[in-house]
Amino acid sequence: MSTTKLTTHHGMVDLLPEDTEKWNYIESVIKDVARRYHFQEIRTPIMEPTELIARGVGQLTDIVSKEMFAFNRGDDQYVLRPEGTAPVARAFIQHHMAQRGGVQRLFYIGPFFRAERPQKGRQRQFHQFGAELIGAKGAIADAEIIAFMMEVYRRFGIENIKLKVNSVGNPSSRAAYKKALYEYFVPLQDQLSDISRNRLESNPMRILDSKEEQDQPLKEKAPRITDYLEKESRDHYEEVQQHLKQLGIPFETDPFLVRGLDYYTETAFELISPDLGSQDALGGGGRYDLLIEEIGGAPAPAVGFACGMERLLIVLEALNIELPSAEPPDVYFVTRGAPAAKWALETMPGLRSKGLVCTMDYSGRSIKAQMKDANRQQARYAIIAGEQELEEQIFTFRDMSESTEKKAAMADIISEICQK
RNA sequence: GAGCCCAUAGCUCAGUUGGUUAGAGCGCCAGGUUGUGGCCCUGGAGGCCGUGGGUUCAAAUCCCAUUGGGCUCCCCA
Repeated sequence: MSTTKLTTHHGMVDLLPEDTEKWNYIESVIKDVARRYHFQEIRTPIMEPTELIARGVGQLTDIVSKEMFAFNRGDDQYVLRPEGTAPVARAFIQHHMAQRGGVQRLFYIGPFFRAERPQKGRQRQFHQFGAELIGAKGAIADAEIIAFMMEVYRRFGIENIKLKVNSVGNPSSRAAYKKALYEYFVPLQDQLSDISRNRLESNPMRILDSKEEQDQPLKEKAPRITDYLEKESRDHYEEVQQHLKQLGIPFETDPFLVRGLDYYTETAFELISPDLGSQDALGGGGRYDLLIEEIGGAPAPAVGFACGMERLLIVLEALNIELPSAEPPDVYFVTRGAPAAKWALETMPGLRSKGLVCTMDYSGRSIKAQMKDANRQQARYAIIAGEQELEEQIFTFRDMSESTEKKAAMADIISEICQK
């Protein structure tokens, strides 16, 4: 092939004007929820040191072992960030944010990258919003984070969603649980799926995540992590549930909900929607009391969530929830002849400074074509100017939806538009 | 990494058992109104039928490969 078509890479999409209108809208709603919860935005670089992600997310995770966009430049190793929590934790440490006192309430919104095979609700460049509450240990913080996440979906009128919560305890109770799980599954390993059997040695908790048909009956009688929690963890978990009930947030407990990463502790939660395909998670999160220490900071308890924006849009689409489209122009200048076009060009800034949206034809087409364009763009008014109008400074002012028009001076036209 | 499905105009899709010059609707451009939109009428532009090879007198149609897309598993948001 002699020529190559230049298109986006696999799993990367362009957002065209009709898309960005929607994105801007959902971003504005998310930011408004963040504002009311008094979380402030943090923007970290899109590239991070590879080691941060490897240590923060975990060497053994799929994300680090096979899904990173990573490259070297000189002696530096870069990776396109695959998730948001480790970068925020890094910034928290780097800028000594613990010294600011109190609890840091941070939210983010932006692109992330994972080299997965694209499918519905999963792109290689995808977008998440999320929040982190760093420095708070109590169950109130967990509840606040979950409430924040749920509020976003409530604001969009999305009701058909399920919040699942669990507790994964602390490392020592989790170790005891892993051992129990291992001992439970070993005699059954011949009945397990291949994938689950492989996990038996490396990470038996992941077997609980399995969607394989044949694993389901075996999972049912498996030991539950909640029976292995230490008293402190149990109390914390209990308290989180109490808070959620008090807040009127429906949820169900799922003893098999696990998060594979080692730094996760205590509360884990996931928000799922039946309106998504096989990628049914809208968002998820949990407590990660050990992460900050793991990547070199002074120990600090933290809890956070992350949600997929593409998945939010899929659900909005499935529910036929109307999102605003582009704002139509208030005024479309229809001109005839070069002097009139020049006049329109020079007149528009004055209207724009009054907050009006205005546009014109830029290619000297026929009046008819310009009217058609004004109609297509759903302009509220057309102002028609030719030689005669310029000379008299009296213009044809047409109300496009009423199909009425009159002659008037610009000052009168402007005041009439601004009145309505 | 594994599996299944799909590929014809800008978009959505027809295209019979292989058979002349590949079609429709929408959209786009223009004319019908030499200065007026939506409805209507007329005309036009726009396709190497994803790409490469094969079978055949003849391929959008059959076969193989390849690329791209969709979906599922895995994993995750």
